[in-house]
Amino acid sequence: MMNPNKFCATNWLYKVGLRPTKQRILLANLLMGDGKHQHFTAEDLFEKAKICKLKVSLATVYNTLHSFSESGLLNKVIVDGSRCYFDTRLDNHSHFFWEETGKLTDAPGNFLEIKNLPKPPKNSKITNVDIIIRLKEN
Amino acid sequence: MMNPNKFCATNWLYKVGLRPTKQRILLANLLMGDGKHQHFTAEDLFEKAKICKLKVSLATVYNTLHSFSESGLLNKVIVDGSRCYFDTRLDNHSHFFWEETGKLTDAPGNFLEIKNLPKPPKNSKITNVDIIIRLKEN
DNA sequence: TTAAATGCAAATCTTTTGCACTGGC
DNA sequence: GCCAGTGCAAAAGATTTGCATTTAA
Repeated sequence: MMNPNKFCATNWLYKVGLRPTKQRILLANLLMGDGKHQHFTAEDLFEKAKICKLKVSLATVYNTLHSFSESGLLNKVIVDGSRCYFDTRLDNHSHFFWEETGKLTDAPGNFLEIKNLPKPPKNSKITNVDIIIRLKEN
Repeated sequence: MMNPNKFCATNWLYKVGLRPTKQRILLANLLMGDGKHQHFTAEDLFEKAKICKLKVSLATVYNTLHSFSESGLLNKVIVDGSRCYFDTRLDNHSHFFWEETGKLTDAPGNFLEIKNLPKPPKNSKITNVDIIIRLKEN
C-alpha cells in the first residue's frame, strides 16, 4: 500500500496533466521532496540541482517553473523588480520580503484579513491579491 | 504673492535637498505639473519627454526617478517581474494591476484596512506593505 | 572652483527564444 | 514514430555603470 505522505513526483505531475519527464521529476523532488515549504528563484533551483549533480539546463528550470506555476503546482511571487520567486505553498498568504538580503519568507499567521477590499471595475475580475510586507533590519 | 497651488519644481526639489538641475526640473514638471496623480515607468516618462521635445537621456530618467523615490518624492511600485512603476501619490494605498495591458491604477477607496498585520520579526521593521490587486478582463 | 549631475554607450542581469536533438507515450 | 520537452547559445528587455563632459552653487 502506498504511503500517502510520501511525495510522488509522477502523480503530482499527472494530476495537472504535465508529462513526467526526467527533468520535471528531478526538479519536483528538489522542490517538494522534503515536504517543507520553500521560496526560491529559478537561479536558486538551478544551483541546487548543480550541487546535487543533477543535469538540467537553466532554460529548462525556467520553463519548468513556469509550467508548474501555470498548472497551479507552485505560486509565483513578484517582489523585486528583477527577480521572480516561486513558493511551494499554495494557499493565499502574505510574505515578508527582506530588502537587504533579498530573502522571501512566509509572514506568520494566515489570519491576516483585509477589510473593504475594493470591488473590481466592471468587466474585470480579481485574480489575486498580493500582500508583501517589506522589512528592513535595524 | 505666490500661488500655493502652482507646482514649483525648484521648491519641490529643495525641500528634500536635491539640486534643481535642468533635467530634474523638466522631469518634475512632466510628472507633477498637471496636479494629477500618475503611474508610469521610466520608459513612459522618457517617451513623454521626447514627445515634448525635451532633451534627457534614458539613463538620467532612471537616475532621476530613483533619486526622487529615495527622497520620498515618488513611490516605487513593483508589480511585474520586468518593469518598475512610479507613483506620484505618496500615501499608502493599494493598486489595481491590469494583467493584460500592464496598466497600474489606484484602487478606489483609501479605507482598505488590514487586520492582524503580522508583527515584524525581531530586529526588523516594516518599511512598507504593498497590496496589489491583480485584475483580468472578462 | 569643484563636487554633483548628466549623456552616452557598453555592461549587466534575469528571462525568453530559436532550433536541432531527445525521449515519453 | 510523433510531438512535447529539452539543451544550448544567442537574443531580448529593463536597468546600471564607467567615464568624460557639463553645470549648479
